[in-house]
Amino acid sequence: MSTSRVYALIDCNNFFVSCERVFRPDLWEKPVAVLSNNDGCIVARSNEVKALGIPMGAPYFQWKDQLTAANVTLFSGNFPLYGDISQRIVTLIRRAAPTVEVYSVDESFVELSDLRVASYEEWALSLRNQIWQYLGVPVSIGLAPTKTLAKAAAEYAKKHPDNPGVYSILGDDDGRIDLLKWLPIGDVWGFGWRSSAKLRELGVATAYDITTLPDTWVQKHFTIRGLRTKLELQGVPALTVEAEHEPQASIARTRSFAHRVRNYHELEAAIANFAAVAASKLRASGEVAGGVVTFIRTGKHTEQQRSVSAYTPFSEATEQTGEIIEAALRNLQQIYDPDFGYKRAGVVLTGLATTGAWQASLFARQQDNGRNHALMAAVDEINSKYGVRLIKHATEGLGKDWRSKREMRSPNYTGNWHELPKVKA
DNA sequence: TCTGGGGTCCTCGGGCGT
DNA sequence: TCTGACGCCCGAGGACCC
Repeated sequence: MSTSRVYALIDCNNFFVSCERVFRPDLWEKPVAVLSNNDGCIVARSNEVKALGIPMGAPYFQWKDQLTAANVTLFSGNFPLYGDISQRIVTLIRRAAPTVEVYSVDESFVELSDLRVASYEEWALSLRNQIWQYLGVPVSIGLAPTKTLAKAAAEYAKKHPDNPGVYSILGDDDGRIDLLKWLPIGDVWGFGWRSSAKLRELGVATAYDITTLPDTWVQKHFTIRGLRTKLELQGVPALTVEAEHEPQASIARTRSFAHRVRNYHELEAAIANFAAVAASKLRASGEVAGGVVTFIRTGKHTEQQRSVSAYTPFSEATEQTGEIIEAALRNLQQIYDPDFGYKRAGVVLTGLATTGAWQASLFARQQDNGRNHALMAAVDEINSKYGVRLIKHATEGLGKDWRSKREMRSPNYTGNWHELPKVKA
């Protein structure tokens, strides 16, 4: 096994729950769960809630009684707050190491190979203590020769509270094998529930079992991605730490509705709103879109299912709210069928390019563009200043009949002056 | 009544040109 | 002029991640 590379995965424990507890220390060691948008499913659980046997992603309405009986404190997801705390954690990690890949809101990979430290384990322990001391968020850290193994090591650290929150399999191949024999196939990063069900049928129960299968067989049944995972588990790096921020390929705004939406005008208002929000995200990232996808779906659990989408390319890439809404609504007209009640819809902007870098069409409306650009900038500035979208396109409507439920949201403690935590004298 | 949102990557298959 | 084989491109859809 090559040990020339060293990767760390820093993984926040029960992240959304930990964020809520930062401002509610009374909930430490008490059962806490966080709900998705629309209060639909459970997306984060404290260890106490996990111990009750309530699974990740469980529909809230199915577990409501049990949660109440167990006196679980519930929060509607407060995603701006979690994003803010996440950024503060990343700042601390970047101070400790130069090559960081922010993988998700609660996980970062770090390349440590070129970092000159006496002990990687000491480095990890010190970072863990710092994040706990400054921000009050507990993390688990895995150290290994590949990213997939670092993920597994962090998982091991998290599941064994008797160790100090850091688990390393560096420089010891027996450690790697023991870890793989411990890791169930369903917990391997890269094999989802569908693939692991297929593997279990074939008698593959642990991560170790995968490493005994021939490369060609793994690639044939689980594509090139399955093969990469297998190599990584064997200690052969097949993935790198992507410290450079790759430009996004798409920007989406999608939501579930609080009730089934059948009425065209209600759907139209929702789509126009999604398109406007997506357009403003697009401008915030300094990009233009080459096309727009609109999709609408019935509930996944109703008898009559329908899931349809339509795509409209722009003759010239744009960041203009008006043009994006117009194209998104043209898509909607193509796919709308009044015989169905829709539960979810969305707008996805694709073919993104940096502003100014795209090929202007022969018929570019240069004068219009200058004026509209200034108008869009002014709208964005006003909406950002007030923290809500005060200025809207007429099609979006004033009310939001389709709006999601969020009945248990905590205050945005760090992102809104009016919601700062208060300290009693 | 009530089952998330925002992404990436990969495969497949139809349309099209040669 | 028609037809089949082949490769390329691109959109749709699935699997996966947190």
